[in-house]
Amino acid sequence: MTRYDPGVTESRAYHHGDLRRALLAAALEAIEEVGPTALSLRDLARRAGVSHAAPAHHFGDKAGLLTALAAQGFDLLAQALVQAGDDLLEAGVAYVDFAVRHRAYFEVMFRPELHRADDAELTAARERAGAALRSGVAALPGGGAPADTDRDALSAWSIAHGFATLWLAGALPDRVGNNPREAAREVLSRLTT
Amino acid sequence: MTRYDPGVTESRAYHHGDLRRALLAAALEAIEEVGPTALSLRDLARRAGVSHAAPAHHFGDKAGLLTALAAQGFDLLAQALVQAGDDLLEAGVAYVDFAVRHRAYFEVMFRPELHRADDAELTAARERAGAALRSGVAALPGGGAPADTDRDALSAWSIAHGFATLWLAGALPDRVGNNPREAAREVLSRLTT
DNA sequence: TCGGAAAACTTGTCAGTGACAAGACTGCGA
DNA sequence: TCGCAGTCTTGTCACTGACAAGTTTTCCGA
Repeated sequence: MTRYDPGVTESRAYHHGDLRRALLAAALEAIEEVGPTALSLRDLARRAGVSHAAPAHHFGDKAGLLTALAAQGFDLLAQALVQAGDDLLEAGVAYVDFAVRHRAYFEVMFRPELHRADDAELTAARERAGAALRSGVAALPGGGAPADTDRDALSAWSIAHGFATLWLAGALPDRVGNNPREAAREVLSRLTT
Repeated sequence: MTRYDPGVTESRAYHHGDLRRALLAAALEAIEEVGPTALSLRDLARRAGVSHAAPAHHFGDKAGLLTALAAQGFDLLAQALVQAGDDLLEAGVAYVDFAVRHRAYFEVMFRPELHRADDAELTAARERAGAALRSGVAALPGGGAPADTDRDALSAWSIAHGFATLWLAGALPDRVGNNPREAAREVLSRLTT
C-alpha cells in the first residue's frame, strides 16, 4: 500500500528509509545546540521520529555514532585544506575557518574519549587530512631538510589548532574581534614570516 | 564524645570535616581516570564516604564543582608561568608541561560548557594567568609597538595551547616521542627564532 | 551555660539516559 | 512464494543529576 513511499514522509513507515543519514544530520544539529557531551541518543531518535533503541542498530552505541561523525569531519577538513592550496598561511586560515564553521565536527574529531580512535574508516580519513596538511608545508619556499619539514608542519598545525581551540572555547580577549579568518591570518602570519 | 576528632578518620562522623577539599581531590583523581565528562558526583560522594546529595551543599551542582576546580587550575598555571621566568620559550614549555602533568585541571579550564565561565573567582584566577603570560611576551628582546605585543602574545599562546591540546588528544604522530617538554621546545622554538 | 539558628549531611524521589534483550515488521533474493 | 536477514519497536535495568524534606551537629549571642 505504501510501496511508493520514498522514506521520510509524514505517515511514518515502519522502515525509516534513511535513518543512518538522518541520525548523523540530527546529531550535527544537536551538537551545535548543546555540545557533544550533552548529546542524547534518545533525543536524536525523537528528532528522527523513531524509537529510542533504533540508533543502536546503525551505530552500536553513542561512540559509534560519533566515530562516524568524526570520520566525515576529517574528510571535510581534508577537502577544505586541499581547496586552500599550497600557501601555508591560507591553509592555516582554512583550518581555523573549518573549526568555527563546523564546530560540531571539529569538537568530536579531537576528543578521543568521545569516539573510537582506532576505527578503520576514521583512521583513513584522518590520514587524508594529515596528508593535505603536510603537502602545504612541503611546498614552503624555504624547503629545508625533511626533519625541518616535519617540525614546521607540527608548528603550523599547533598554532592553527591552538587558535581555533581558543576561539571555540571563548577564551580569547574581546579585542580579537568576531571575524575568525581575519584574526587567524594576523596571528598565524607571525609564524610564516 | 568525639569532640577531639580532627575530621577525616575511620569512624565516620556526621560531619566530614573537610568535605569540600576531599571532593575536589576526588574529582581530580576521577577526571584523570575517566575524563571530566564521565565524572559523576555520586561517585565522588562514594569516594569521600558521604551520601550522594552531600556534594550539592558545597558546590550547588556539577558545574559549581568544576568551576572551583578550573579556578584552582588557573592559579596553578599562573604560578607555573611565573616560575618559568621571562623567557617566552620557557614559558611556552611550562604551559605545555602544565597541561600534560595536570591534565585534569587543563581539560576543565578550557571547556566552558563544563563550568560557569562568568564566576567571579574563576575570572580573577584566569586574569592572573593571563597577566603571567603577557609579562613573558612584553619582555621579548624585539619589543615593538603594544599592538605587536598583543599579537605576539596571541601567537605564542596559540602555538603552546595547540601543541598541548594535540598532545592530550593523542593526535600527534608517534615520532614526536613521549617527552612533552623536549617536543614542545622544538615545536615552539619555530616561533621565537 | 543554654538555646536557637545556621550549616552540614541524610534519605527519598523523579525524570532522563545508555545499553541490552526479546519480539514485530518488512523487503529482498533464492 | 517463502524464508531469512536487516530494520525497528517495546520493555527493562542500573545509573545519574537535581530537588525536597528531614536529621544531626556546630556555633554564637544572650
